[in-house]
Amino acid sequence: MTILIVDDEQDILEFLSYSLKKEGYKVLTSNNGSSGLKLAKKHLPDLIILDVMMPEMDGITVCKEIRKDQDLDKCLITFLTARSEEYSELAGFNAGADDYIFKPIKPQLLVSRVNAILKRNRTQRLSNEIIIGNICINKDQHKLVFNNTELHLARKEFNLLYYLMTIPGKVFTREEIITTIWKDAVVGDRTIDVHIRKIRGKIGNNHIKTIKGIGYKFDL
Amino acid sequence: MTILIVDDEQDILEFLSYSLKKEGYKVLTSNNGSSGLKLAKKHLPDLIILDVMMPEMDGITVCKEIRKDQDLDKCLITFLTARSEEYSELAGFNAGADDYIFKPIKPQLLVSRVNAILKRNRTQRLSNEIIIGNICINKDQHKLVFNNTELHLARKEFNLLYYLMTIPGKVFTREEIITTIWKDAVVGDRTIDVHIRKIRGKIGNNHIKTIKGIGYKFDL
DNA sequence: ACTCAATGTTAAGTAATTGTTAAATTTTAG
DNA sequence: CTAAAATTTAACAATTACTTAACATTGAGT
Repeated sequence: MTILIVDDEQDILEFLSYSLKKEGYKVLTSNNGSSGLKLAKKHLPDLIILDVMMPEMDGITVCKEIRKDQDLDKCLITFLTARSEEYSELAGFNAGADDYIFKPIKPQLLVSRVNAILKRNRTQRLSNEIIIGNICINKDQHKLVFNNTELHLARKEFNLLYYLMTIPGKVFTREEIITTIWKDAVVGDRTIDVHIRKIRGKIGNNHIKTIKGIGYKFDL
Repeated sequence: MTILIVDDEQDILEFLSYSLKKEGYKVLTSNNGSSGLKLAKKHLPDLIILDVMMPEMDGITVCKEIRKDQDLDKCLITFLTARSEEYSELAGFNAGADDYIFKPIKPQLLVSRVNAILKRNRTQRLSNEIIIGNICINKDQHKLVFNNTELHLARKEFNLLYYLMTIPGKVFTREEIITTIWKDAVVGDRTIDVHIRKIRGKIGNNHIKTIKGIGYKFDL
């Protein structure tokens, strides 16, 4: 598993690089957007950690460029951003990021987050089952087990919950949800909410969190 | 007895090949999924040992393709997987695997495992039947025993029930059912339902579940 | 604390899918 | 070739899923 880190601060590059190498990942680094992009196209890393704020070519732009590249289709992107940067959070999601890591970075959190996102991606291609805590969702069997009880979810509810669970902790924008679950269909504003409501009615209100102005995420 | 081994690592191919040839098996090898699939269709091996993680076409995909092939109906499939990949174990069984072997591979264990699965199958193959709860369905004898009573099913009904019972719990889409049971024939929308109705009329309504918008599954 | 936009909630309407039955058609066995 | 069985079709009923619309509530920014 190869990880590319793009950040203009040398300290952060070294720190992240050290932490991830210790975990056994192969790590590439770059201190600016354009050279990071070149490295990505050359080495096709499994995951790219991108700083949002960089001089010249910022992370958002790099991300959009990567998303245009066929070869980098399966490459995951995680943004590195200060918690205060509200704007960049929004922009980042629209650019096609898979996850976010907030600065300041706690080493343990970073590693577990990176492990999680790479593992999820790896296993998801092989399996159709996601188990998180007391929730197990299986696509082939169209089965949801919550607290050892089998619950029934209608098709849209099922697809929606499954989608949110593919990357726990990641905020999925309403736009992402619509294009994934509803494809090209045009539906009203409240449709997503109603489905979220139905799911919450079944698995409780603790797991699906609303991020106002952006979307929803699955947690815990 | 012929065994086909599909793995992208040359070392493993040689090692497995050596161990199994010594036991008197005829061994074929392939270092990638698609050529493995071709070999399988050509030589109809008794057992296929498939690595799960392979570039391009992974083991799960190969397995699913094999399971679609009528001629390879009786061919056994064993997955090769790292112990850490918890999910792939399940995924493999859903794809139609008969057994799995964990890496790193111990030579003695491998040989005894292969012997066992081939032996088990030899006896089981004599009566090609699936027994689940109080339902026993036998393809060779075209016989269905429900609650110790022999029931008659017409051919389409029989094939349909047998198909659903091959993987209990899995939802078979209407499309899957059509392409498997009706091959290329074009039949109306309600045809499947009518057959399901007939089967339910005979074994009760509890075993075949409808997943609206997706298909049917056999349970319990 | 106020405001406005975003989201929550509910019930009811609409659409989509499946169930059921009987009759029409095709296949099979004798 | 014919009768019985099997299969398919078609019409309609029943059920379930989905969406909408109206209104309530929330929460971030001032």
